Amino acid sequence: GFESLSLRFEGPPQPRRAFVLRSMPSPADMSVPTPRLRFAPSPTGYLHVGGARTALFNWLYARKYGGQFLLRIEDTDKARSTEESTRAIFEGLEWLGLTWEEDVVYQGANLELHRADAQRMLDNGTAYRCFCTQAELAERRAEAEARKDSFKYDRRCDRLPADEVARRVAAGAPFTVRFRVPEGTTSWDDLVHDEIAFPNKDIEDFIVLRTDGTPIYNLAVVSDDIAMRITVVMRGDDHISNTPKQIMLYRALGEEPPTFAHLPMIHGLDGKKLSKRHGATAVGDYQHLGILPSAMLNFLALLGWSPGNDIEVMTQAQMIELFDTHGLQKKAAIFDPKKLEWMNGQHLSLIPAGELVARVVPGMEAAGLATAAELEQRRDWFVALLDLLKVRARTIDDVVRQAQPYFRGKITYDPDAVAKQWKDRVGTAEILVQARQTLAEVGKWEPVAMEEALRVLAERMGFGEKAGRVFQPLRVALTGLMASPGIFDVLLILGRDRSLSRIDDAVAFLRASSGAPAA
RNA sequence: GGCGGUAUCGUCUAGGGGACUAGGACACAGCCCUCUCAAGGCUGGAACACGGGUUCGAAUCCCGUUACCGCUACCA
Repeated sequence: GFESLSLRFEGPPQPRRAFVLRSMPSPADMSVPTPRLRFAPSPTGYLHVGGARTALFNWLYARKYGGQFLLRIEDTDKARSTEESTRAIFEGLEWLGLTWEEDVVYQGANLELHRADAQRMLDNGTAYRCFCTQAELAERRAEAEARKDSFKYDRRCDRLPADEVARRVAAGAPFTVRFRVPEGTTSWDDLVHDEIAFPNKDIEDFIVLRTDGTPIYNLAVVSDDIAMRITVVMRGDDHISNTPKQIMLYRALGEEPPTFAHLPMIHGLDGKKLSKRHGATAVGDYQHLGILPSAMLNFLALLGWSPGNDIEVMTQAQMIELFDTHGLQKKAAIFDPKKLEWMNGQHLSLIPAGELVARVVPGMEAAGLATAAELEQRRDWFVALLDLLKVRARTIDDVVRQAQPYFRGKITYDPDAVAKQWKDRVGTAEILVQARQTLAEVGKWEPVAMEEALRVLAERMGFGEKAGRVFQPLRVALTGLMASPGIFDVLLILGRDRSLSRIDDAVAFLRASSGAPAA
């Protein structure tokens, strides 16, 4: 249970407890409060894939253990925060289906709370006022550096007599609030890293409140997490060195620190931290590239987590079922777009064509192939088409691209296809004329009958078993392309009239160009 | 520099002292299926960073080295 995840801070040595690391509370254990987690991005850009994955793991944990997943926008850096990126974060999370509970918390709105917490620490003696200016500090830092010493605040303001402090405050001297780091070691049992310990002597008395009365990140986070009653903090492992400071703050405020889980980073193909240089890094980019949210989630989940067996393709429900912090990885993962594409192909072929319609329609409209209303009118036909295409596509964009020949009245012939399959113009025209006649005579426009008739034709034309000699030129006539779904499916989806007229068009084309030298 | 973190195929990973001549997946190559393209099936190459311990036995535990990453702000 959680009681084994004790934190050692300062004070008398405690007996070492049974070491049950990375263990989850069982849902049946009622002594364990329901977990509350949050995703706390700062709105200074789009929703990054790394952020999305952090959100996903928080969400997965909450769903798995019956807890709450909350959202907090850390907008205290007014200069860099924008409403636009706040919106991008909402949109990204919504697209992924990572829904949060309760109202969004805006950190900037909690200024009074942060100040009150700083005041509490001043009152209970865990923090003190510091009158050193930034310029003085910078100078001392530079001196230390010149001496090749590492700089640490020397606590001079902590030694100021009380009446001197009072005098300066009364005189209106600006001051920051510094936390007084106690002796000892600060450690915690991280859900992914097991125990991590920091000697307090390596941590300087850090500032928690600026001269303008605004909080420093570490205070704001702790104040807000306390107020939101967060019990599990899952975040990127770039926050590991902030954690001891935050734990000290919890203690100074008389609160029990939450459980921490530090997730590894995501890197680009070159092993460096993922950035714009690596191409698409915003989840919105992938949305527009035709990636399915379920595939994105699945792929992200596998970067830094494994269900512990060979399962890879999972639905959201399966991920929740299988999720366990034991499977969390310590090592940074490299983002491989190739595998994402593969994953998307898997999800594409798994998803029922009917459910795909809504995701494909915008692309169809954008490509000018059909309007949503037209597709709705021929919904059954469109679903049948999607069934043919989805297994061949890796992205939604692929689906749209491949849908093209089934929408345009006239098709254009791919030069490569013409060169390869229509090399002999006269002979091909003859094959197509025969095929047209055969198809026109088929009683019912359905695959089995058409296949039988065309194979008989191939036989009769002397192609023996090589019915492809008929099918391939026919495919070009029907789609203009060298590759397509099965030829009988194409015939069916195109319908009798359009199929026959496309063959006519092809014959006309072949006859018109047969005199000219091959292109 | 100080402190902290990490280290299994090119990439994502399985691995919790013997089941490891290290398993799966992506990518790559070949074959099968086949009207083309996919999908699918089969096959192949490909890894325990290095050095010391502990142990009858180490990918697995400990220490060190190296490499990489993070933090080291009145940024978040």
